[in-house]
Amino acid sequence: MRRMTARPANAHQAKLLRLLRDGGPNSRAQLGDQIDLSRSKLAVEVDRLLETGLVVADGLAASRGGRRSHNIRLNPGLRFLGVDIGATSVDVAVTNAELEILGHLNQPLDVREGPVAVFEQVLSMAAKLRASGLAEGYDGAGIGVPGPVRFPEGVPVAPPIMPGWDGFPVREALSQELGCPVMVDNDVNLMAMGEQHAGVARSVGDFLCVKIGTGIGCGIVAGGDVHRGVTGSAGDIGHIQAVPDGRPCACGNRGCLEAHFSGAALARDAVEAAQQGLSDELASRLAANGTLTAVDVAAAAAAGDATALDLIREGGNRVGQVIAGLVSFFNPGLVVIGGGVTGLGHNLLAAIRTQVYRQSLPLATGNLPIVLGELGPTAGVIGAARLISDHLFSPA
Amino acid sequence: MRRMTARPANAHQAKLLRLLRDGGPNSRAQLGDQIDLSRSKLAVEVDRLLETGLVVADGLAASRGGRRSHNIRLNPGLRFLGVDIGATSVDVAVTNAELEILGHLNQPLDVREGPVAVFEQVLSMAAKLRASGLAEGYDGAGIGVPGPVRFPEGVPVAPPIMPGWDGFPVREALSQELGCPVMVDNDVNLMAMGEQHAGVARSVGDFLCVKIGTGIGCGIVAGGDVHRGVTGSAGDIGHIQAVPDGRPCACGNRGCLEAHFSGAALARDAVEAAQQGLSDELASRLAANGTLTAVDVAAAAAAGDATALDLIREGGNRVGQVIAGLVSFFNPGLVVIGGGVTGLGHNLLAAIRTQVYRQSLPLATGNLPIVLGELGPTAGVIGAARLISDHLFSPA
DNA sequence: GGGCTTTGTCCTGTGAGTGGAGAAAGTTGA
DNA sequence: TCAACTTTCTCCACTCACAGGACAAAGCCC
Repeated sequence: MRRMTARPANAHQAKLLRLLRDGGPNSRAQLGDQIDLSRSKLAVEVDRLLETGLVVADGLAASRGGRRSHNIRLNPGLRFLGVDIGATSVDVAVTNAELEILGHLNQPLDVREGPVAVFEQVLSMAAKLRASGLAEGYDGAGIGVPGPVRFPEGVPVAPPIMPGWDGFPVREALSQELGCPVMVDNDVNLMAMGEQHAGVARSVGDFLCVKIGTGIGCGIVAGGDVHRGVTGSAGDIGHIQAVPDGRPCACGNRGCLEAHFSGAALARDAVEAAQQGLSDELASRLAANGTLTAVDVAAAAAAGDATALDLIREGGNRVGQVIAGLVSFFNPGLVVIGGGVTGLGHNLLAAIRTQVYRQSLPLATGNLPIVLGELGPTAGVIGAARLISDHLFSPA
Repeated sequence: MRRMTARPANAHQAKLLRLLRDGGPNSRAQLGDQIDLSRSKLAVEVDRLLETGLVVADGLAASRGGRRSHNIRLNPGLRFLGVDIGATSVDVAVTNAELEILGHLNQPLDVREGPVAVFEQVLSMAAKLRASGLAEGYDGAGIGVPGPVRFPEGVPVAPPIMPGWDGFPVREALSQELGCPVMVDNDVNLMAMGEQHAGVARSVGDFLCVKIGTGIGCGIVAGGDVHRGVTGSAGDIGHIQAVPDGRPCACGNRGCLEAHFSGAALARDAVEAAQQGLSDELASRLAANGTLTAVDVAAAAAAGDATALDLIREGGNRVGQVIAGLVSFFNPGLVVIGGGVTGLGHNLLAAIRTQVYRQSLPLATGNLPIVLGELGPTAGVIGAARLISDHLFSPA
């Protein structure tokens, strides 16, 4: 199948494509209700989109009391590739143009092996999805990487946990390999876009999305748009000082949030606690697996282990304290907590909420929901698909 | 003189008005270079603006090697009122449509006396400026208040230091009294807009403007626009925790930034130091005036007083620590320090810089200027004039 | 089958906008 | 002093975007 080459010719067409993406199939009349155009002009633009093949008319909808309408929908053959590269694993998914996930793969990975090795793996996963009949090719791809990105060029810059990626032309290289347009962004920003598109942040214009995984980051959405900062490092809250003269951090400072709470820090603290004999539960798990992760702590807490609960609660307090400051500063309408440690669930959430509601101003917290992300591990890939579709569904 | 009633009829006219505001008088040809319109269409829109009286053609400019051009400029009779209400004083200024200050008054004031008393004073100051021949009337007014504002309605909400103002319809009331359109915003946001329009932040799209006066606030500009947050309290950083279990704060928590450093906190600490005999310089000033302010501390530091220097340095460290976190989070292209304590000057700035450059990520600080505001006490009133002109110079 | 509703198309009028021709008004150099 | 050139501004004809009404098509309900 020849892949999508057409792009919307003007802002109206772009808006129509986004309406069809976000609202699914629609009749011309329904589209007319959502766009500020006369029926005649709308019909002209829809016809032009039909000519390009970006949208198709398939069949008639049920009558709503009068003449039946034609169903207008995005070309069902369009395929987007969403890639979410984490520090220790990668998610690759295929979506249709409505950003529904048709197939999803997850594999372990060490991002420090560098871009060449990682993309070899990603491309083979993309090929596997294609081979399984889900796609004949890709019309666009969104890529999330765990570090700052110079967004217009799609190039990682000075990423702390993946030094070998500095300056690697991800966008250009993948665009060549995949033969389709590619956009690259920070993984946390993509998670925020995912929750905004299909998760808890639907219809919220200003919100924060805190991702707690191996590290900690924060997606910032202001006025409906992701705020990336002047060098693409906005939301990098892992190295905000949480504890004066606290634990030493890999960055060279002391007391960074990430040094006190993150997937990695939690695992480290759990091992320490087990070795010090503070928790039989954790100790037996350590003995069984040789190591501990956030999942073990969550399980121990669920089993009523007091030490595990304390670790979660203290971590939540640290994160909550930092988030409280960000809430005062940014005054968001919603705070979403996501990432690998969401398995810690409501114990973590409760600690965060306590800190934020106690420390931030009442005006900022009065009507502020603090919730867990809805999409879990699919937030990133949906956000990635959304990123490339936003790009392709805008005037050329 | 009849005041301005016309508004730009479309986006082109609005853009032309802003070009003339920001760039001063221009010929049609020069305007054509800055706007994406054909010469013929441009001429039509300029003619329409001339008909409305918003702009005038006065005389011919010098030749640039060919036919001399007509000077097109904003109506020189237009007058904006800029009002910056602080906790303890108020600034009122008159500007022309190019936002140049034609006259400026400053008077002491206690904002806690409530809106009625304050506006009586403001209106009499506006009348005084009018009586001195600077204005025959006002075409619009911008008002800054030291607290959160529900921006669309122009109403203060739950302002901590001016409880009597909660819900007072500032915009509506002043619009009635002055007989012209009025816009209301937080004073810190206006300071940011002032520095953006005519100060150090010209041509910077993402920056933070930290105002340290009686309290501490932060104007946030993202993508060229002020970020106000969902309840208008964005930038309220005075109650971010700077010192765990630190000094008690009026808000009920402990260790808030404002409790450790602000104009008020600095004066309090200086009095304490003087009374404890730590500084002869401060003690003698206390004896002379019965009280101390930031100005005294600045003077003592300039005279080489070690205690005063320590107070400034320690305060700078506190603010710097908080700003460091905000820089990591927001990744701005510039940080502006302003407000009453700018008299503390480079001692303060040095302490702030040290903290930010030490604690924030290199990628975020690599090319980050941290500078004092350029406009001093006029930033607020210029920002206020800019606020109302942005409103009036947009399509009706 | 008649009246009503909904959907979609066709057609015409209006106004936005472009681009070129050319007039107006100046400078420069022989 | 005049010709050649430059810059500014106006005028005009043509194109295209768009609205809005008339109307045809296709359904419903009674």
